[in-house]
Amino acid sequence: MTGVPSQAKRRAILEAATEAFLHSGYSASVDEIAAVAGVGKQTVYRHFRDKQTLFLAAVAAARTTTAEQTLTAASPPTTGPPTASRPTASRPTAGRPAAGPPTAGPATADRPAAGDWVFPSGAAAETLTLLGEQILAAALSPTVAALHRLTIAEIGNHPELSDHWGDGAEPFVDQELAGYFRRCADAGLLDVPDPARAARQFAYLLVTEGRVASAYGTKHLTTDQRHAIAAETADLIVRAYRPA
Amino acid sequence: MTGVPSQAKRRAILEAATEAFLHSGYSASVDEIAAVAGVGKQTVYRHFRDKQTLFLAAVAAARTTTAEQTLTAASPPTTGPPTASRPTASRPTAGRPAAGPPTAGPATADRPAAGDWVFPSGAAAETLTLLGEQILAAALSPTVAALHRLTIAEIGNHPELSDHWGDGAEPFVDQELAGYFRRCADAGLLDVPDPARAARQFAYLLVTEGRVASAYGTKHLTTDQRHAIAAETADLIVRAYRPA
Amino acid sequence: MTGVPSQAKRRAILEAATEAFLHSGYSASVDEIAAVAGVGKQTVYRHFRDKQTLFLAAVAAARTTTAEQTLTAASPPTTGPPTASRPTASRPTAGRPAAGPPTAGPATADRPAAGDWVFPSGAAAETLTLLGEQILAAALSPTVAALHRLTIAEIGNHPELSDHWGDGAEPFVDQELAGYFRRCADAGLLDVPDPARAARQFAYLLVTEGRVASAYGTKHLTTDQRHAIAAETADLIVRAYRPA
Amino acid sequence: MTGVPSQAKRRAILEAATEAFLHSGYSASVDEIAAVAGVGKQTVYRHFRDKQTLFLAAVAAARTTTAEQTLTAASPPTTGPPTASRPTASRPTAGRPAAGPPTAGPATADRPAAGDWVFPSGAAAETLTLLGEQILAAALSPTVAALHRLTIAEIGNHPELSDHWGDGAEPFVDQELAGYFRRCADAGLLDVPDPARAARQFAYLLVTEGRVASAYGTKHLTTDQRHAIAAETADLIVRAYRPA
DNA sequence: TATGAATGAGACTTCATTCAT
DNA sequence: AATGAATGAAGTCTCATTCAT
Repeated sequence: MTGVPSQAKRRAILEAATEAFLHSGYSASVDEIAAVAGVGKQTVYRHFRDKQTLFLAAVAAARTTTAEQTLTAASPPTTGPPTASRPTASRPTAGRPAAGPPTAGPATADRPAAGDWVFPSGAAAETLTLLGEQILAAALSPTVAALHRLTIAEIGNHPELSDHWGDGAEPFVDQELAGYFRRCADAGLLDVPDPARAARQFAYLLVTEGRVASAYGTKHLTTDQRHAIAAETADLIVRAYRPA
Repeated sequence: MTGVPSQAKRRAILEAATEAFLHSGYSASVDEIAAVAGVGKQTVYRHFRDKQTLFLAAVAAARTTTAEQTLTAASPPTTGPPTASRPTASRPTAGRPAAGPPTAGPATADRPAAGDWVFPSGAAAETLTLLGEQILAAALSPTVAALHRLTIAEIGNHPELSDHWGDGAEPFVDQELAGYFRRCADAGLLDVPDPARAARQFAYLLVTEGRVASAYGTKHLTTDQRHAIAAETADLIVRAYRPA
Repeated sequence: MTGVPSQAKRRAILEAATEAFLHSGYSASVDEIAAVAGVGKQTVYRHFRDKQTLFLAAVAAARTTTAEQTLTAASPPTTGPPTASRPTASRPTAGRPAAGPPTAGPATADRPAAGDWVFPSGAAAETLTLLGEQILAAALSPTVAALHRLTIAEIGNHPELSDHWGDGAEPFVDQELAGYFRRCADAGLLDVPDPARAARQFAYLLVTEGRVASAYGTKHLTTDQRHAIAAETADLIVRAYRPA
Repeated sequence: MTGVPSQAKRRAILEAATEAFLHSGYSASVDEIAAVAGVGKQTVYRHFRDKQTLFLAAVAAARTTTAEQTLTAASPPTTGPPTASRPTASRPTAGRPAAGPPTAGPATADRPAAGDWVFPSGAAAETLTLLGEQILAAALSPTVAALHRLTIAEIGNHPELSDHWGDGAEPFVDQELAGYFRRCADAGLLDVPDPARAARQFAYLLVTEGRVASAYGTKHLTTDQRHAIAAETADLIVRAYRPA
């Protein structure tokens, strides 16, 4: 294992760095990272010019990783019209089976409607609540939350961090949520002139509420707490975009 | 300077520490703080047991300071129909076209309605937009934004930071915004079952949008950008709570 | 490149090492040298036992190279009356009025006599001035000057450096200068009991003046400055060895 | 010994640094310097911003020190007959065997004439030889030689070194030598149009010969060797400036 | 009480050299 | 034979904290 750019070691270093930076911030020591990765300090510096380079690479890697996990975790429960129930950890990851659109038909939600409205917005609220719970779980997971805190902490010192960075809520938004709103609009369930905006609003408010409640991912939130937040936020959005 | 820990020096230390921590994070050096405060290092340690204690005190002081500034800056430029609230030092930020209060009568807004609804929600949207612009300006001010970033950065290492901490958006919410929503509800302009919740939702979404757009206060936002965010958020809230 | 230490690589390493050491001193890194030479580090160590060995070899190589360049550059632009010596590539430095050889006859110098003496010492002074200018240009060239500084810098740590080392002024002296003085003596122009000594004195004083004036080759000297130094030194020597 | 800028420690650091730099060059370690000075590393950095600052300060200090020693050591052993010059603090360094002044009258030199000329230049040659021996001893002393080597070694990296720097030979020249030549001229012993130039030429050539012979102060020179160099150089100068 | 000099640990980074491929 | 990854030591500099004045 000499003489050839060991990709394995590079990965080990990156993993160790990610863990260290997420745990201790930028002040994590290169010594510690090297030790955890099981390599010499110089090896770290051969792969990454300096600490800052290593830091940015680690953040980028963490983003990729968490984005992947997140997307699969938060994939819409794919509710069909009749059965709107969360088939749980259905990580389809590939060939995402077009998330179930909110059909116009009478939504016999298998859960009591969160709001007090009549059909059919209630079905949308319910689906959004389910989606929201998943998004919350992902966004408040230790890793994602730590990445978010780290980014904010260092955005002043490393402006590159703001490139390709929204708020840690984007991954959820771009892919699935906007599509869901569009389908709701197409189905006449909601009156959503700009699905992307609606998706962003839902995600931002949802995640912000979750972050504040959990001290930015530092304190655990019970399932009930997450459900309440998701339901409340879904309620707001559905109210706002309910057809006149 | 003769035997009793001078309060003036304490204040000087606290000010220097606040500035240093806000600027450089927890890694700001005690040396620098003592130098800026114009005292010896030992004096710092006589007033504050160690760096962590100094840090927490500085953050607490910064919160008090910014909360004060914030409240006066973001006080609603106006009042509700029946009761005028806190006519304090509401720095109108120069010629700002005295925001319309949620009047019950036909709101001849001196500005084109942001939305496309009929009366009188439009007036509320407009007022909320104005309020939102002020809130945004305050929340994205260098000091407030830095305090927010610092808190998030260190919340993992100093859990005490989460005590008495919402999201940096609370001050706006608690005092003024909730009252405004209540008055709107009382006046029949909006249908707001829980004014505090509405206030929180408005503030959270507003500030989050502003933070994301400005890289957490790191990049400047133009007045137009801030206006667009405020208007969009106000639109959402007013839509959501518009009377059925 | 298949089993025998390639001579081409050795030369490349030596060249890279010379450049690096001349530029950065002994602290130049082996890494950098290997990189510039386009070889692996191990290859360097296969050709040279360790850094010190490489260093000494590089210095030796640089001496050979610069001595060659120097001799051709500083070859006397002229010859003595009886025997013409090596009229080689005597770069006349542009329009320089072909230096007068020490002719025995009444020297109708094509230049006004630098000093105020009568014939024929004036001719010798002029020729020495021309020679001196060339010697100066060579001795203060970036490479030669750097080699000189490097040698002095490391002579304490690597005593081998003083073997075969005079002062970087020897090459001029040994070959050409002494011969010139001898010819002058033979021609009766000067009274030089020990031509080698005279050559050494001229060269040492000339080069020392040039080095001091140029901060040891670190600052550029104009042609005029070099001319003044050469003229002054030639004047001294010719005065000292003028026939009684 | 706290709380007050200890000048004693500063001096100790400077001394240690001077010794270390003179001995090992710029690569001497700050650790070692601090250890030798008997202080902590941080104390070094409190007194001197960084290594370069310390280095330059050490060189400056060494120059001052050696210049002082040098001037007293090389002070002209005596004065001229008519005009006693520099009655100043010419610490005669103990019973120096009153060197022959350039007497105008028939110079009954208390030493056999070094050359083979007639009077009175011979007296000047002898005195210059004596002076030259002292200059040589000073210039080749371990400390002065090391300082010279160090300066040349680092002049490329620290251009400030060339400020206030001639060649390490100036101190001798400026003060005493030029005066001596002037007195010789006044007395009609020598024909020296520019005493300062003569002094410089004598000193430069003398010291350069000494440096080359001693491998830049690295190898010891016997008294005889130094005498020979001084005599030879004095001979050249006196020849050059002998009255026509 | 207040000062700032002093400390010792530890931060990042680089080096000459060796080893496994 | 040649590569460059790896090592361990060392270098410069900074920090939070204490001590002597």
